[in-house]
Amino acid sequence: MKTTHTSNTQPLNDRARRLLRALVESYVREGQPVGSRTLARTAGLDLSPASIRNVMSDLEEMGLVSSPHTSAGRVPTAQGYRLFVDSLLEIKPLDSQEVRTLKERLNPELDTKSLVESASDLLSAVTQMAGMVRVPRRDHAALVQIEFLKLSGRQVLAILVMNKNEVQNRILQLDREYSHSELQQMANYLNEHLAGLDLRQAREQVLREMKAVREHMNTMMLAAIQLGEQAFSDQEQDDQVVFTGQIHLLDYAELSSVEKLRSLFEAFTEKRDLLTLLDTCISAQGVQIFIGQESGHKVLDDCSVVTAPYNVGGQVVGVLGVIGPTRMAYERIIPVVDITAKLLGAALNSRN
Amino acid sequence: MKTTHTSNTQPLNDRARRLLRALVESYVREGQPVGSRTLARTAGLDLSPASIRNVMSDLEEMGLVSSPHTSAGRVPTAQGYRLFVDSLLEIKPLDSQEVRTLKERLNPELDTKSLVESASDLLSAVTQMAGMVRVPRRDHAALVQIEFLKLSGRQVLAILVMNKNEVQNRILQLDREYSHSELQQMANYLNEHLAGLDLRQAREQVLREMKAVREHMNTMMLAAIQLGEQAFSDQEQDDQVVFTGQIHLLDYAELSSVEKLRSLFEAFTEKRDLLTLLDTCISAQGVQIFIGQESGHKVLDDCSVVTAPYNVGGQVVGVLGVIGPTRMAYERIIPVVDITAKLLGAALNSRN
DNA sequence: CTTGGCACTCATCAGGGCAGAGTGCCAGGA
DNA sequence: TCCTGGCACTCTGCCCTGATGAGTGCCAAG
Repeated sequence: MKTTHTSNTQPLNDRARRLLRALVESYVREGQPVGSRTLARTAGLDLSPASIRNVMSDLEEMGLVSSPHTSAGRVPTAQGYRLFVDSLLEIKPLDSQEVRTLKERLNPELDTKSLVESASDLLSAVTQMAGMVRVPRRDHAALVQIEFLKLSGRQVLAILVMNKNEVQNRILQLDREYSHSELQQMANYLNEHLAGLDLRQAREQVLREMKAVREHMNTMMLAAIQLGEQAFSDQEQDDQVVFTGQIHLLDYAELSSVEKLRSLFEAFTEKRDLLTLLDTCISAQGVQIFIGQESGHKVLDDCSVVTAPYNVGGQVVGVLGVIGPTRMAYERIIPVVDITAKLLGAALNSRN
Repeated sequence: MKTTHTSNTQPLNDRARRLLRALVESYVREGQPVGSRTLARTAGLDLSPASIRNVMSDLEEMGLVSSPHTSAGRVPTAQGYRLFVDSLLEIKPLDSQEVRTLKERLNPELDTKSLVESASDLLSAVTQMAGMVRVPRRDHAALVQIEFLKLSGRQVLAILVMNKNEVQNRILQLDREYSHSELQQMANYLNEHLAGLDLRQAREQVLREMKAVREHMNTMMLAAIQLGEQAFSDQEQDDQVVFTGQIHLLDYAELSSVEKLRSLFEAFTEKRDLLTLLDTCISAQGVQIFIGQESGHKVLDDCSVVTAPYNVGGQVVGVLGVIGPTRMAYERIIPVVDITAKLLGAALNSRN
């Protein structure tokens, strides 16, 4: 067995690669351990089952496949899937018809929240798995206008208009009372100085002005700056993820032990684990794939996660992806996630 | 509560009632068909199993209990549950400690959306079932202030300040361009005339003014009214329900056939069926209970739904409740739903 | 009206037998 | 040296069986 074997150190020979690929594909399709006979028929290699058994035995030794019990077929291990997606997988580009459908369903007219929800719905509908989208960081959005509305006494409502699809309201508690006209003047001042900047820049600009020219400013300007600082303060909503389509996970037999489903659904409501996972992807380029335990979260042991970041204005502002059983049709899922990320980015971009 | 079926002809005699009650209680607790022997031990009636069998046979004939198969114990039917909740059930009031905990977790400081979500979370956490809240109709909220912000060309952002915890933004497409000062004037006019009214009233008031005094109005007033009409237009968000805690449903064996769970979860994402159910409750007083098929929705055949409407300013504005298996601890669930509805109403009230 | 006794039904479980799928190993052939 | 057919072996899944136990319905006696 071993002597012949271009052992662990060697990259797999062509035959082994083709067989592994056929095996993964068949298992993904059928969901059942695949035996040497089936492989002999489907792999298109014109080999007898016996020879295939030998190769299988090698693959098993390398930890790429395993048999659930003595006399069942073989099943890919996480490592096997890894090798498969890394070097055996041929990704089929989506046909233009599909792309068009996706595009239509991501209507840039919608406000950001609805857009993000559509994206998640889309992912879960197309892939029949659970979709998720990390909502875009807001910092990037350019400030179009800021207004203040006096509510009562020291309470002021700040209205930040980011663009025609997004408006934020923030309620400020002030240290003294301001008159309507004072508020109006301060808004004018801020609009003049900050329009076009994004929130982060605006915050920085405000701080800079405060430091640099404090002495030269009149009290009105100073007050305006202070008010602006409050309005732009970083009320991060860090838990912002949208999940949809968890139902689909009920369909996969390998996840159907009630225990597993429970913890998976708990993960969706808790969000924390998945958030950290998503956040590790946010800096990466392109599609990322976590297979089984690779994600480092126990809950996802039997799942794979496929993610892709999306950009607005050339900057990564969020991630989206799907969660499903390790046994998923990667060659189809990967381009879907990829394209959806690009389309979401484009839709968000088109409105600035 | 729903129509009482004083079933067949005779009202049940005391013994039968006590036995039915014991049976339901035992079945709710244990989740297994209960036999004559167990009843003899637990019902505290000092009867032999044989006598109890006779009574059971009567109850079965009346359609209040049934046996899953020839030789299993008896299980309450939907009709049996109905009779149980209508006339046998003793509701335990929550102890004040529990009420206090509930109260603390419904913090009136929160904005409406968070408050509603807390309520749903609370329901699902306390009952270990799925919670749901129909978000309050907004109409009732008194308008504190309205402002217009010009976005671009004919686009105007209308800001409706309802109270310190709720602000609504609506983007209006106008038929001609208005200058900043025009918008300002119109806002002033509307604020003067409409402050303190709720949205529905404001809408009516606007329409009335338009009709009645059209000829007397100057163009500015007319424009203001038209603008107001757009701003108050009834963009009902009819799909506004919050569901939480669906995971809990995974725990109930009677729902655990994947098929049932699927359709149940689908109902949660689809929302439509549940919405119509909730809407039928919105006009009713007090706690309502739907057992099994009574709801008229196939999905809920094995579920019971317990709901209660909640009030703001003396008017019913929404409903909340829980969904769980028919076999639920009604004597506990009912007061929880009841109290939560009252607390949510109070929390919403406290801010006007 | 109540009760104990008895026969009956049904679900559940463990065990045995059998077919099918698949493997490992081996020896013979190219 | 590699490929292949053959063979024994192992495991699963299925069906049938019989035993057990829980619970019922009915009846006749108290």
